[in-house]
Amino acid sequence: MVTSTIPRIPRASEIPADRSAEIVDTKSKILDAAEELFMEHGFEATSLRLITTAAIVNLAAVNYHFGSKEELFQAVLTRRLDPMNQDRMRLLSLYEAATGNTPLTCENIISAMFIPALKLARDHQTGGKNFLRLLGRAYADPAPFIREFLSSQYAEMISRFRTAFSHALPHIPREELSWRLHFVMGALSYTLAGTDALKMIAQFQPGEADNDEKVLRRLAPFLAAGLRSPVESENAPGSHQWFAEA
Amino acid sequence: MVTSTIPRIPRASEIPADRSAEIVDTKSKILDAAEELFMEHGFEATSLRLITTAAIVNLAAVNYHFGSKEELFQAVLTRRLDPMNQDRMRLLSLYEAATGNTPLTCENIISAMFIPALKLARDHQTGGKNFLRLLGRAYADPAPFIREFLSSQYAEMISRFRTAFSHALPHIPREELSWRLHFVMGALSYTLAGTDALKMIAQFQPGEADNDEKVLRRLAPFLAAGLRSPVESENAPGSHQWFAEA
DNA sequence: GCTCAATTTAAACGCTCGTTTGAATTGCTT
DNA sequence: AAGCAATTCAAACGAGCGTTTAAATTGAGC
Repeated sequence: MVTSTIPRIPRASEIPADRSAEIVDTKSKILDAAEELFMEHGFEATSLRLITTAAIVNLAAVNYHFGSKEELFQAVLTRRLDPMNQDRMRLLSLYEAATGNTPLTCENIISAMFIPALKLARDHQTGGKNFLRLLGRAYADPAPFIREFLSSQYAEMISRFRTAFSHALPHIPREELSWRLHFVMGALSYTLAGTDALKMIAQFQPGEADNDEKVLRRLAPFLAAGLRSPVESENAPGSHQWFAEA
Repeated sequence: MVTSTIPRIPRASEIPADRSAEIVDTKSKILDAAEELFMEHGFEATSLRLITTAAIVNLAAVNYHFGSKEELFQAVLTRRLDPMNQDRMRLLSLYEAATGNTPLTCENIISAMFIPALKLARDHQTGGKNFLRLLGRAYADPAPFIREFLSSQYAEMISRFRTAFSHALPHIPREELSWRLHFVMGALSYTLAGTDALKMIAQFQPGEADNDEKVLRRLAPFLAAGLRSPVESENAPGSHQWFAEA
């Protein structure tokens, strides 16, 4: 048995007061300010002077602690993205262990993708809310160093989830499934990016727009239906002629 | 009768040779170069010197012809976006006229959205292919002038299509439909943006990735299934507990 | 062939950028 | 208290930015 090696969870009264929230070191101050400003203005349009002024820190501190502006940006992403993807894989493994040999449902797998994102969306105190919007924008950034960084950060997680989906949807060809997974990631990141302009287009009330949980509760069934939809053969009789006039 | 005022369509042999492809004016040279470079590097990271050098044009020509860098960017977008959205609305009206009082199907409406985009994707000669990637990136750009511009450019088209969808899917509540339309726009723009990094994530073969038509043929049924999916009540018996553990 | 408006050109302006430097300061160890 | 490495600081660097200016060039109409 391994349960004896798991440490007992201490009661709240035993835990020493956390002073890390009061005495914040320079590195964290920079990361917090950078996260918010990168989200608001994008990578190129955010200057180090803007960041260091907001963080109340000397301009040279960024290059001292992070090396360069690009490395600072990667540090901002890694801080929350890496734990989130670890959470996703841990949750997926948990579900797999719970169902044994029975394959997971689409809903299970999507939950494993969405719940860790939802945790960040609910994380008002530590600024996780801002991060999701920043992440959504990073997806669409053309800068090669961002694309390569995200690609490496996601590789393992995507691979795990693709395998899970292929077990849940054995009738969907591998190539079709790759595309559908792509669409899922796209709708998710686009939704999380949440550009105000497009929210206006869709006529949302301002107060409701920032409730990420409600959005994900609508997005998940939408995507599950798309994932499960029957594969259309090229010109099967009865199937819709999608682009007949194009 | 007014038909007599419509000019007779001339035969090909009567049309003088088109020299516009050989003698390109400064404005078009700038627009073409800007379209490609904005797509490749984004708005902020693309300098006017880079654009005017590529266009083989004097640096001051941009401010002379367009006023500013921002106005140049808007001109790049308008040149193709406005005709595309006009096409979409014209196609939707065509379908509506053809079916009379019978409401359109989801597939009809999605076709009206996708076919004009597809036309651009197929438009290799005039660089329409590049434009779709640029458009996808503009969606996610945080710059206010871009967001406001897109919002105004799309307002009419989105309004028309929202009404069409509400007739095709009368059982879906108005608010839910707004979100689903948002997801459709998101998946479409994300797919068209086509960042190489995320294509790598999804393990696509390089040669196949740039065939936008095949992608749209997969995306359209995926989204149609999502649009038609039954609306989930909050905690209806039998419905999936999406975020039970979050 | 001259006129004049439209366009192109080369040069410069003022500014902000990311990064570097070397000295000042801090805070722990001996 | 001295020593020392880690950190902070003010200042400057060179480069690139969007924009403006005024002169040069072009080309159609009289």
